[in-house]
Amino acid sequence: MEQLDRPELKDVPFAVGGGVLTTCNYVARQFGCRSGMAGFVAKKLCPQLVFLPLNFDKYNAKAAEVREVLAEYDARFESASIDEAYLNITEYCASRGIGPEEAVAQMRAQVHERTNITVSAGIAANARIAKICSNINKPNGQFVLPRERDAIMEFMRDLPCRKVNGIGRVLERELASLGINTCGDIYPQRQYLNRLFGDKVYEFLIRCYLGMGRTNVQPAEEYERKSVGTESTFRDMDDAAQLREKLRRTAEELQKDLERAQCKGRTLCIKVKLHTYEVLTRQAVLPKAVFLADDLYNHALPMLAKLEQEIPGMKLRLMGLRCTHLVSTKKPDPMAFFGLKSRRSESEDTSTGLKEARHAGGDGEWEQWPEDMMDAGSADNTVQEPQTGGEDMSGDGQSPFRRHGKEILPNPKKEEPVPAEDEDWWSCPICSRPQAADERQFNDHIDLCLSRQTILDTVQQDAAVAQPSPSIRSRGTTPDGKKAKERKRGRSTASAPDPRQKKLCFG
DNA sequence: GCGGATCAG
DNA sequence: ATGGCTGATCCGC
Repeated sequence: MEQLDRPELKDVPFAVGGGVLTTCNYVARQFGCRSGMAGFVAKKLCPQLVFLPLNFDKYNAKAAEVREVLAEYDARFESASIDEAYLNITEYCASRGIGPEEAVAQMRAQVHERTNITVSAGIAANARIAKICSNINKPNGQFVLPRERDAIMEFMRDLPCRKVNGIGRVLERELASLGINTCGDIYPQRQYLNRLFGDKVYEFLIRCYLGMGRTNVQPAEEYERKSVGTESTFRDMDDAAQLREKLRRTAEELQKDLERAQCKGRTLCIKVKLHTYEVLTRQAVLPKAVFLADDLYNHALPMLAKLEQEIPGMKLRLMGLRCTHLVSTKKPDPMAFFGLKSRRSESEDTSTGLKEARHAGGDGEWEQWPEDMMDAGSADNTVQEPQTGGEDMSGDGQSPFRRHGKEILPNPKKEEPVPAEDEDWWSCPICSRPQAADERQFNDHIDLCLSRQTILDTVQQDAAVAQPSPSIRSRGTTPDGKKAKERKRGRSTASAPDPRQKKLCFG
């Protein structure tokens, strides 16, 4: 949010940055503003805060200006969002005989000069680390991570996991419970990771440890859209007729969105959020691809009705509809026919060879596993895998370790320190409980308090006092009465709240 | 596939 | 005075 310091641009929440890359390519990334704080929290912390109205037309116009400049450095740059982009500036640098640092400095100066927007940038060997680097010297700065492997691994070693795109609040905590706080901590603990998190996450984490990431950059338009949906929140609603009216409105919205996206959907998904904040989805495969509100409504209604049946007295605070398995209704591009521009356009069929084309380009060395990592412990322990102690955990997928298994994992995370009497303390804006007067700890605590589970617990506690919700109870257990917990991320449902969160916020 | 859940922006 | 909305992906079943 670099611009917020600039009075003349106060209402333009826009910032960009560039990033780059190494080996023989350079990936650049532009990034943006994010306070990461909910408005109502900010207001509590800072009562004199003034909220300005949003103006997305303005932001989009400004973004277009910035992108014009970016295009001069990489015509095929990739917009990641309104205020974020990746550029491969390899060629730009090569053709001018300059280094990425200079090119990006130039680019940022140009953006500033021509749009009056300051931007920050990260310059690195691949998109993943370029993004991380773009956050280092903001606002209005850039950071270069040398492309040498040693430099990259050294950088990753001390990098907090949370800084990596894809490691969010939940995975961060789960890793922390294994003593993994930085990317460097991943490798020595790798023996647990596969069975706890599965193959995909395991490989992802190892790649994080190694500082590997994609080096391919391409216009966002070339990515195939996979779903179109709309949802809205409203005051608690349980009236059947009103719910149908809401469904109708939602269907009408979705029709508009589908028209804008020029596609129809072969699968329709309804999403509801109960007054308890519990989210449910149901989907149906349609006999044919549809986009008309009437069709959407008619196919969604039975799903809504079934939900009402499943959950007596269902009270909603959100409803949404989403189409997947999209079928494009775009007119074939005549230019494409002549092979001129190869615009993305398909008449009826969805599958094209784009995926392959996408991965054809850019295979810098930081996309490939170094040889000495090729045997870094997968499901089976290999010769190379040092047994750093502990019991042998080899076994089938039914091991209690298979999925997180919170109940058997020690949690070395320190307790929230109770502030000493003579110490200053801050009051949490959400739970109002006293917190240590330490910025980092305070922020951590707020994160925790804002977690969905905590909200859920609180609302349900309140709801339970007022009127027990039979709906939740009935789904808290499986038909045979066994626990229905231990779902994917060890995330608990209504029946199994996270004790840590409860304790910290509302205990 | 389905439904739940996490993650990013 | 909103943690809402959109889209992608992953996992277990």
